[in-house]
Amino acid sequence: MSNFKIFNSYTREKELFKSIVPGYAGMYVCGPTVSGESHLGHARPYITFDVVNRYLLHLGYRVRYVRNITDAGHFEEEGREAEDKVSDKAKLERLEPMELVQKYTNLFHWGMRLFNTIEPSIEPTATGHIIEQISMIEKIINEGYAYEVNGSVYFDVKKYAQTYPYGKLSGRVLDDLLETTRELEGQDEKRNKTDFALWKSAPPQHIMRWKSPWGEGFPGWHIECSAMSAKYLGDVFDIHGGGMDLQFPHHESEIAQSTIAHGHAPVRYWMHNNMITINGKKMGKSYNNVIKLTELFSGQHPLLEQPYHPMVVRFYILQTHYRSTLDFSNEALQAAEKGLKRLWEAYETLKQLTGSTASDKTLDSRVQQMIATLDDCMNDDLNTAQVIATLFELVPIVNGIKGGQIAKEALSITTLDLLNKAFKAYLEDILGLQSIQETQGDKLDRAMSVLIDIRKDARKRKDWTASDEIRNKLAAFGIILKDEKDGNMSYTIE
RNA sequence: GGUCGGGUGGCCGAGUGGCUAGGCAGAGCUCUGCAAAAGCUCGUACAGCGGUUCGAAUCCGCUCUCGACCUCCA
Repeated sequence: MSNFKIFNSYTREKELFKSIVPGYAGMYVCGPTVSGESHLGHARPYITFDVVNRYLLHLGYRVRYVRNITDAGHFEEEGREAEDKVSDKAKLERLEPMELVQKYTNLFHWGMRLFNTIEPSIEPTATGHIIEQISMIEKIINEGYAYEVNGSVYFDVKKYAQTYPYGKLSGRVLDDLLETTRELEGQDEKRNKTDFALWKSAPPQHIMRWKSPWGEGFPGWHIECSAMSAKYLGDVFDIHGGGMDLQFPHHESEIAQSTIAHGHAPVRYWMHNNMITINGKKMGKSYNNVIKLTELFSGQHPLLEQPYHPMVVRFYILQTHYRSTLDFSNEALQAAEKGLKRLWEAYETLKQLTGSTASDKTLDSRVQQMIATLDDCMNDDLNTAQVIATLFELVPIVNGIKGGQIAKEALSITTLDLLNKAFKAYLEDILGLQSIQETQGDKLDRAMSVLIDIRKDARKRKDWTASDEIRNKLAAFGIILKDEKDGNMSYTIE
């Protein structure tokens, strides 16, 4: 039994995680709508829940991680849609929705791979589950909580709220919502403005359409998650994750639909990550301030001073608690880059160290204590920021032993072994980080050792001109030589 | 307007009723042929005003301020 505590958005409390089926954990995360390129904001939930997934695996759970691809709805591509909607165009010239879906799904996968996220166990698409969605809607109609108007089906929120705690997840009060003055399109069909669509009748020019008992149309935007999570994880499952902006109305609607269709609430633990902001504003299409992943990695964006490695972005995200907003800035990303490099180099150094007699008992036990707190950090609602801070505290100890400021035999073999395992487990397995150094080919290594040997000779002869020349010329194209205490040399590539 | 959540040192960011967060930047020192790296030391922060308390940045109230959601959104 683990001590993993999760902040449950539904109860607004940290709760001990206990899976429904011992040893197994089911997690559903709202995936991307593949009608456009993924951006930095999207990176946050998928990296956050990747860490949840990884931590559950680390704790020994067998995890079924389901993350959908939303590929149904209203699709258009910027600059293309105006003409593409004209239906008499030749097939090849016309917007083909599945073409867009394919393109952006591929791009999304590319980004996720670079972020070193573990693939979900199942990645269901909305279009692949139309039948499941229709039958769920039928159930809801049969229960008397949905009604059909002109080929569209709406969920009766007012009726639902009479019996069930509608608004509990997102902290809404139905009466307040009913009073909202905002006027929206298509409201006339609904009995109340809080009702939401389960199925939408497709206008003639709408390209994506399916047959249904209510005529041709397409599913409403909440039903896919309910239908697919139930299919692959069951009527009630452990964790449902997503961005805070989905809490209302998306997740609130999911709860309502599923509760009627299955007779009980669908989710045990709701988890919501906070937003990435840029100049204090949420990054999002409507704010016109998005930095796409392709731009982030290439540096091709007016707001970017340089390209950022995917691992730097991942590290930067994990340095903040997932429920806090995270403000983007070049400065912050650059700080993350330097920090990650330092941390990773210490990790590499650590692998070379050999333990001894624990000549410094105080230090030895302090290191063991610090290692022990790593689990506590993760167990406390996934405090990756504190995990990273703790690892950083261990860095001067590792470097100190290497640099001679701390006695070589200071740590015991046991402690050093624990330290190695902790770095491996946390850095690689749980936080999912990787080295950002280019993988150095064997041949480069050998060529470098030739240069290093020549330079060592030069230094022995006190031929500083030659030795500096080698170092400076290498530095000019980004290979940095470091002279170490013991006369050894190492190199890093910038 | 309604609901909710923030305001932490130059920047980014944890956390907490009394005990060092951490990173980046900066200053000084040690090491070094020089440099880089590394190590050590340093700034002593918690929006403002009241209140509770032996003690609050951490609890309560008010004020200012920023944001999120209420519409597609990660």
